[in-house]
Amino acid sequence: MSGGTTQETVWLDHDQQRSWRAFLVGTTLLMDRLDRELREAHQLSLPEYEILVRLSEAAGHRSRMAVLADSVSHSRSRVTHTVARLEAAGYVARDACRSDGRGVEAVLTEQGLRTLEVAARTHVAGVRRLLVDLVDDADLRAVGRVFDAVTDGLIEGRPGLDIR
Amino acid sequence: MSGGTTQETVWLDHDQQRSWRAFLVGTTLLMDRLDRELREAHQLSLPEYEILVRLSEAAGHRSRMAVLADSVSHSRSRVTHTVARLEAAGYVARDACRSDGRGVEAVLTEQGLRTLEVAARTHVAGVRRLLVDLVDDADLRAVGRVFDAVTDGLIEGRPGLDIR
DNA sequence: TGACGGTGGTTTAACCTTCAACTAGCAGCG
DNA sequence: CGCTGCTAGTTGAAGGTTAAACCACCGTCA
Repeated sequence: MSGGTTQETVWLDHDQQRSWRAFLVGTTLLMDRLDRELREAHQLSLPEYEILVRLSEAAGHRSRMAVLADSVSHSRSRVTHTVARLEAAGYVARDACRSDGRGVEAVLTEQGLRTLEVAARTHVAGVRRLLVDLVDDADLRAVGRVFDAVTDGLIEGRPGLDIR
Repeated sequence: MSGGTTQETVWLDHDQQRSWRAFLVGTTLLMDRLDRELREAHQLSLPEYEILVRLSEAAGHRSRMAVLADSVSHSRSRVTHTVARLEAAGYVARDACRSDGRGVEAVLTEQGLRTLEVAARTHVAGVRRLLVDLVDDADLRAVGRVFDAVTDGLIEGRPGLDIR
């Protein structure tokens, strides 16, 4: 790129290293726990829950598979599988897309909505208890800024998502 | 617990919600990418890499399985599998523990160390480019504080790890 | 010594995610 | 119209993770 010289590695300083590791470990424990709580209380995994949330926020409680995939940043394949499970559980139905013959819309069912409404309480309680209530509002906003920056850095250059 | 009244759900406010979602999406993208870069450059997954790092930092480049598991916050079972893969790749060897007949120590091999030294450059460069260099130092420290708090909240009460 | 509960670690199967290959419909162009 | 290339979505297999059962060894207590 910039002249053919190999880039010297700049290691992380002590603070950066500590923050990074704290993030790794904390995230692992947190996600693990939130997933487990959701499963035990509602037989719903965190990714499944996230899909239900996006659907509940979409107009008409329905959304194209690709939109769903982008909104949770999962691969299309993964969303196909996740939706298949939700469909088997009766929480979502598939619907052919009117405007595009290739398209498929996922629709939240009545039962899906009811389940989500209950599960959301479990989930939010967990997020509060395990994260939000433990930290400064300012620090939490910093987390938001940081990961918005990360997302921007990674989304950019990805075709079809530059604008967003 | 506190009198039998059902806890009212306190939803997240707008800012909290935004931060939480930014975290979810950003983390997904970031971990995904770091894992991919490590795999493409060194045929090493992020969890595998993490294990190698812990081993390289341990006295004598060796560590008990349980210690390894705790330090990365993965289940023992998961570490068994991960180490098995690393062993198959020739990066780690297993060794019976002298002081405890049940114990097993994982030892970093010469080849493992060499691979790690190269992979670390890839990894750190990624962490910098995709995270550290994009954000304020202060914000990064806030991330550290937040996830330290999360970890404390989750580790505590877990038998054998209260003190830590 | 022997019985007992607890810990360290492995195993197996089920489950979820990823990857690559694939079908089908859209759009542009001759 | 047919050809080409691209996008939407699915499929099935391979790889990684989780969960539960399991074995072996420790420590204690009789």
